[in-house]
Amino acid sequence: MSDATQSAHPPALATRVSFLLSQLGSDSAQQFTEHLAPLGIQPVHFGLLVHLARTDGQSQQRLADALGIHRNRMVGLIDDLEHRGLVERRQHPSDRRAHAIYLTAAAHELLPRANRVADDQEAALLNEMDAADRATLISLLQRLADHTGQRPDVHPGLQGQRRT
Amino acid sequence: MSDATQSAHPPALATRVSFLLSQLGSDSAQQFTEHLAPLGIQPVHFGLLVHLARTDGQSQQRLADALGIHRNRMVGLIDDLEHRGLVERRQHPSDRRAHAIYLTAAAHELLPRANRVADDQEAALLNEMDAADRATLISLLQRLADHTGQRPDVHPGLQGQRRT
DNA sequence: TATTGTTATACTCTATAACTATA
DNA sequence: TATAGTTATAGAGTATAACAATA
Repeated sequence: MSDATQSAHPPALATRVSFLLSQLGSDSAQQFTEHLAPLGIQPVHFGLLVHLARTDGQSQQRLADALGIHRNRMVGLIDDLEHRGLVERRQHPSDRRAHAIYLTAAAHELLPRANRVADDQEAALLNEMDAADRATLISLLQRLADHTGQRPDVHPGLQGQRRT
Repeated sequence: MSDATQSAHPPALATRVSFLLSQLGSDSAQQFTEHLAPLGIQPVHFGLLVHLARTDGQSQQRLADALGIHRNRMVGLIDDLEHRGLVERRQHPSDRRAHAIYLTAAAHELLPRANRVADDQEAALLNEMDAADRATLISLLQRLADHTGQRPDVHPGLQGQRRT
C-alpha cells in the first residue's frame, strides 16, 4: 500500500481485501440466518447437518473436532436438532460413554430445501456476474482459504472468542 | 448449481462463495482483533478513528448513522476512545444537546501505526498472489459490495442482531 | 413534540469448571 | 488416569426502554 498511510487521510476501509471480506462475509451470514429461519434452523445447524449427511454415526466429540466447536457447545446444538426431530442419539457401537448421531428421515427431507435456500442466496449474490467472473472469484477465494489454513467445514466464528 | 442438491451428498460448504466469504471474513476479523490488541483498540474503534480522520467534529448521532451503529452503543465506544485519550468531546457549535467529537494528538500519532497493522495483515493475506490477481480480487469484491449495497464504512456485524 | 446523549435493566451467548459414567 | 457427555455458574456483550436537557 502506498505512502497514503498517514493520519490525515488513512486509506478507505473499502480498499482493503480484509475489510471487504469481513463486511461481505458478515452480511452474507446475516442474510443466510434470515433465509434459514423459516426452516427453524440456523447456519451452524445447517453446517452440522451437511457434515452429518456425509458421515453419519459419529460421536459428539468427533463432530465437535471436525467443526471446530467445543464439545460443551455441541451438546446444545445436538439438543436443538433432536428437538426439531432432525437427528437422533443412538448408542455408540464401541464406546458406551458416547452417542452415535444419525440424521432422521425428516432431516433427509429438510436438507434439500435448506440447500435450495443456500443456492438461491448464492444465485442472488452472483446474479450480475458472468460465469467466467464467478469462476475466477471462487478460485481466488479458495486460494485464500487454502493459504490461510481454513479447514473445509470449520467456521472460525464458532471456535471461540468473539470477533467483529 | 447442478442437481447435486440432494440429501445424500449436499455440496461442500467450501464450494459456495457465501460460505467462503463468511469463513474468510470471520478469520480476517479475528486476526485483526488480535493484531490490534497491543495498541489497546479493537476493529470497531479503528473504523471509528479512520472515519473521524476524514470528518472531525461530528455529533455522536451523526457518527452512529454513518457507521450503522445505534447511538446508545456509540456512547460506550466514544467512552473507550476518550479513556484511551484518543478523542475528546467538545461542545457542539450549533446544538447544545450534542457533543462534537475530535481526534487528539495521540490519535494522530496512533493512526499511522494502526494502519500499518492493517497493511501488514493485508500483505500477509495476499503474499502468494501476484499483482494482477490481487487487482482482480479487489475488483470482484468491490462489485459484490456494490451489488449487495454495502456502505463504505459500515460493518454489518455491528448493526444489530447476532450473525454466525 | 422530537432529538441528543446517557443510564439502567434485562436478556442472550458463551466460556469455565465441575460432575458421572465409562475407557 | 483420561475421555464423552452433561450441567451449572458466571461473565461478556447487546438490545430495550426510559430519562434529562435541549431543539
